[in-house]
This record gives sequence, structure tokens and C-alpha cells, in this order.
Amino acid sequence: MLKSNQGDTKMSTIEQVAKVANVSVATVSRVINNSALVSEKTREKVQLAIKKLNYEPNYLGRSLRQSETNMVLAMVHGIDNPFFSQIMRGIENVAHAHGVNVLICTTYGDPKREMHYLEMLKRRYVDGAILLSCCMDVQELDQLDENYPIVQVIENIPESKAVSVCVDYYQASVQLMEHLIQSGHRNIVFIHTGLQTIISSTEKFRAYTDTLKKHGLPLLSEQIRYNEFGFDSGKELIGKYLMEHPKIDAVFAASDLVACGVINEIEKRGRRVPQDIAVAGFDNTIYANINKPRITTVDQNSFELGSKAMELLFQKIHQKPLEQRHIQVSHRLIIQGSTDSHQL
Amino acid sequence: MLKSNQGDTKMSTIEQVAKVANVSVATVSRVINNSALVSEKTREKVQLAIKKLNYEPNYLGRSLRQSETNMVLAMVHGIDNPFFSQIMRGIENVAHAHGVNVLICTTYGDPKREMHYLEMLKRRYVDGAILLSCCMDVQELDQLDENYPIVQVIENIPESKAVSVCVDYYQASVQLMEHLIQSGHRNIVFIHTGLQTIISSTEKFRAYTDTLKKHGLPLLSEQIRYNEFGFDSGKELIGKYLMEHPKIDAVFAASDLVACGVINEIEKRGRRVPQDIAVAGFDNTIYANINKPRITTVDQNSFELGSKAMELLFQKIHQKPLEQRHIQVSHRLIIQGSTDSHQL
DNA sequence: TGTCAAATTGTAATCGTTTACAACTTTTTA
DNA sequence: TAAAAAGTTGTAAACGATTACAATTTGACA
Repeated sequence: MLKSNQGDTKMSTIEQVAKVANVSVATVSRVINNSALVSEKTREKVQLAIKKLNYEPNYLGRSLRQSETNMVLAMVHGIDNPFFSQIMRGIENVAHAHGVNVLICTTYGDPKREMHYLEMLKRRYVDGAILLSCCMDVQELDQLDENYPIVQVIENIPESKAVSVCVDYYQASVQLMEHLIQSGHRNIVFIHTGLQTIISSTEKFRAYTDTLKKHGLPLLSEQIRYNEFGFDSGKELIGKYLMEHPKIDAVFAASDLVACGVINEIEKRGRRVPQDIAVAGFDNTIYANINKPRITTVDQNSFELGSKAMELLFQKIHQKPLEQRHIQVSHRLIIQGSTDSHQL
Repeated sequence: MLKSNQGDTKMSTIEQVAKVANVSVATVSRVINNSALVSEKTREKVQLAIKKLNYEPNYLGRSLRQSETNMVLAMVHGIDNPFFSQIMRGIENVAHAHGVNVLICTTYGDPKREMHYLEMLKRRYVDGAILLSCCMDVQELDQLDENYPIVQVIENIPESKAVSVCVDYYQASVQLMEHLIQSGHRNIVFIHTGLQTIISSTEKFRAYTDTLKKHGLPLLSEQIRYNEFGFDSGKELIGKYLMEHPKIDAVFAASDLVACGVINEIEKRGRRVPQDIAVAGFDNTIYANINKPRITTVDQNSFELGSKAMELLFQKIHQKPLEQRHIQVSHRLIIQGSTDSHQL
């Protein structure tokens, strides 16, 4: 208990510790950073004083002097996406191994909030940032990248010069489309709910169109702008498509949660999944496994996405040359009941 | 573009701005904080210099001097709980209205990580902290509370003196239990997966036992220690209970995701929900609405939980006297298909 | 015992801000 | 026109740490 604080909660400083221990502040600093050679006797004296005053070094002073904070920022859209959560674990794992704290902040796709939090980077409150979502344009991003250590994960802007870590969305989506087509589906719709500027969306869409063309199948979806990744937008969009194209027999949804919404709406309208309409998602989150039937999806190796991104960020922070600017992580197609009735 | 940086990315300081504008640092500072009276002419001069040098004030210096950072910490178990996500929105809403940034950090129930992040509080990196989860003991929490501005939300330790914001878990759970009993269920099991020291768990359990006793019904569950809030632990636990008590006809699960797991396992074993076994969850998250059938649950008014908590934290930070130490937020029982076959 | 090197400790500058106070202008007032 | 008041600006001391560099102590050795 802090009895020695004599009722006063105010923090003690290195100077007070020095006074109590009857040494100089330099010596106290050396003890704290147990780096330099300090004699055992003085070390003990100082440590006693630190205990007595309940001293904790002030990071602001330290960081100001050393011009590094040992903190990094992770910017996400919202924190309720289990896929992001997995990536965060990868990021945190590597960061903590280096004694660095990870701070998460949420933008909800609002450029103002994004700017607000990015000021932490500009104003040296954190050493670098990992962007899991980004709502600025290419110019802004490039300008940021020129001046501060940043790394993009998953939701990157392809035209930007900034470093990024991703899976091969195109290949993964082609595989998924091929699976649907091989299962006999012909009228496939793509339900996509991210921003148009985002690679994870454009690449999926490109794979969708290319694969359909290759097989001479009808292209039912157009690239659409939409800002939500949710259950309800999935419901709404499939509803619209079912009106336009009643013959739909398969759906490629850009995320598992969207796929959940799609399935919910399809069943509400009296059609069966997968017998009448097959549905596939993306990300391999808990949603894909809670849903009945389980949803066919693409696993993105999210832990590795996160750890790789953090490693790259460290390299940028310490100004080490990067061997490659764009890292690709492997993916895996997981076929389950929502597209394969044998697995029900 | 930062051409004026003459290729050097290094940050410019207030001193350089002062030199370029041909004024003193004090004047520059006054312009930045547009507080004191500065003549229009010099203000323009200074702003020009700021633009020219692409100057951004260093928060570390400022915070060191002002001894406040305008940042607060929100400590959560993990970021993948949609319920937490809602609370965060409440917190952020109030914080941003005051120009304060919210930083989220995750502990995953690991006391070491918790301590690690709490150092940010002790070392003045943030002005205060909101704890949405906490794995320290009462003594540690009380000591923290004596010395730093903290507020607990939902997962609080009841014995602690620290301020907290919660719903009335006891009443809410009693309501839920009464609903189950009125629906004709007699063999009700409680599936609980938080730590024993946590009020949201103990209060639910207390309501469970009290209500059963009141109606002379058998008490099938014992308070158990368990550290996960997940789908799989729900499956595992209900599996165990079904072996011990095959006559179970209702389940009260401590969270929606656990309820999902429970339902999944029950159906896997060939029983129907709600006809054979009714299942209720807690928190009113997206999980409760994705599941088929939809899950009966308790809405906790999560946005208000968050905003109230942040308001309290501001009061503590600014050392304003608190009118009450414990704030209660209203809840609402939501009856859906998992306990009521009329709603299927 | 005196000398020198090694080990330990202290002094003071520094990081980038804010701000009390002093100093200097300009304007107002008698 | 001089004095007082009001409006600007500058000087220098904080904030709390780290770290060259200098100064001191210690111990070994001849």
C-alpha cells in the first residue's frame, strides 16, 4: 500500500528518488535502465528509495529525450470483426516480443476520425502505425508513407507505394469461383460490401468476372459501392439480386458475416442452402462455423498476416532496407455445408 | 507534397518555426494554441512558417509540460466481442466530444499483459483508463484506484472501491429465469464461463440459484471457474451437463456466443431447441440474431454503459466529486425463438 | 607510499513544449 | 505632451527523463 506517499497521490520524480537515495539523478537513471555499471551498494540504496516513494518513471520525459515511444498504433475499421481480432493477435505477439505496446483505434470508416488518430503518428506519440483499414486516398496515403513508418494489412490501396501484407485475393477468389462452377452452379452473384478503392474488394470482383468469362457464364453482379460489412447489408443486397435474377444458384459473398445475412434472407424466402442456392463467404471467422450450414470460406492465415505486418513495421521504424515491399501470405479454401450438401 | 522538407524527413520543431517566422518560440506556441492575443500580422507570418516547414507540434513535449495527454485507455479482454464493441462506441462518442483519443488494448485475461498496459497509466502516458475486463485482485485494483483515474464497466469486482457502471445483472437474470420457469421448464442449468471473481458471473449465478430455490426447483449447476467466453466452451460444458443430467429442459448461458455453442451441441446430439431444450443467452449481440432459432437474451444498453463510463472517467480525471460511485443502466429482456416456439 | 588505470558517480546539456514574468510598443486619457 | 493603460512580444524557467563528459573514488602494483 502507498502509505509512504504521506496522503499525497502526486507522482514522485527521479529527482526525489535521487534525493532520498542521496545520489544524483544520473545514478538513479542508470539503476532504472539497469544498463551502466553501478556498484551493488548504491543500486540497493536507489532501489530502496524507488520502493519507498513508489516511483514509476514518466514515459513522456523518457520518450521525449529518446525520441521513441515503444508504442505502435493499429488502425481498424471497427473492433467487432473476428478476422481483425485474429490479425491483432499476430501483431501483438511480435510487438510484445520486442517490448512494444500496441494501441488499437477505430475509425468506422470516418476520414475525420482517421485523421484524428493519425495525428498521434505525426506528433510522435507512437513510433509507427499498421493500417488494417484506410479511408484516405492514394495521395494522402503516399504522403503519409513518405514521412512516417506505416504498413498496410489486408485492406490496402494497391496503387499506393506503401508497404503491405495480403493474401492473393485474386487467386483465392478464382479457386472459390472454380469450386462453385465445378459444383454445377451457373448463375453466380457476387455480393460485395467494401469500398471500391480497396483491394480486397476489387480483386475479388476481378476474379469473379474473369472466372465467369473464362467459362462463358453470365456476369450477374456489377461492382457496387457500399460501406458496410454487416449482416443486414448482406440481407438487403441478396434481396435486391433475387428480384433481378430469380435464377441465381450460387452466391459469392465478400465476408462471412455478409454470407450469414445472405443465407438468412434466402431461407426466409423459402429457398434452401445449399440445395437451391449455394453460398460462400470469406475470412474463415467464427461466423462461418456458427451458421447452419457451415459456410464455405477462405482462410487467410490471419495470425501470420499480423505478425508479418508488425515485422515489416519494425524494419521501417528502424530504417532497415526492405527486401520486398509487398508480402504475400498463403490462403486456404475451406469447403463446407453451405456449398456442398455432402457435408451437411 | 513535402517538397519544402528538402529531402530530409526529420520533424521540424517550434524553434525552427520561430526562426523562420522571425519571432520567439513563445509567440509560435501562442499561435498554435490560438489562445493568447497575437496580432494578425504576426499570426500570419507564423502560420506561413508552419506551413512551409510542415510543422506538427510534438505531443510529448506538450504533454510533459502540461502533465496531461488527452488520451485514455480502454482495457478489454479481446476485441472480438460485439458487445464490447458497442460499449466502445459509447466511450468513444463521449471522449471525442471532449477532444480526447481512446486507445484500446487487449489483455486476453493475462495478468502480465494487463500490468504491461497499466504501466501506461502509471507512467502518465494516458490520463485515465476504463476497464472492461480485469484480472487483478481486489487489493491491486483498489491500490490502482487510489492513485489513478479508473472506471470499471460491466466486468467489475464488486468488493472493490473503484467506480463502476453496470446493469443490474441480478434482476435481469431473475427475469430471465422467471421467463424460463413460466414457460414450463423445470430442469434448468446455468452455463457460465467467466472468472469467479467477476460480478457479471456471480450475480447471474446468484439469481439462478435464488430463483430456483424460490420455486422449489432443483439446482443443477455449481459455480464453476472457467476462463473462456467462447463457442467451444459452450459446447464442451453443455456436453458435460447432458451426461450428468439427461432431463435438462432449459439452459441459461452467460453470453450469446456460449449459447450458440450450447445450441450447436444440443442439436448435434439430436435434441431440438426450443422444443426439447430451451436456451437463453446474454448481451443481445449479433450472435443472438444470426443463430437459428434466434436466441432469447438480455439487452444491456451497451452504448449507454460506455458513455456513462467515459463521463465518470472525466469526472475522476478532473477530480470532480462523484455524486454516486456505482451507476446502474437499464436492461431489457428479449424473448426469441430459442425459448419460445411461437416465435420460430 | 605514490602512481596509474579502472570503476563508479556527478554535472549539466538536451529533448520540444508551455507559461509566468518582464519588456517593449502602441493607444488612450488627462 | 506626458503618463497610464492596453496590447504585443520576448526571456527564461519549468516539465522529467537520458547521457556525454568530467570528476571522483577505489584498488593494484612497483
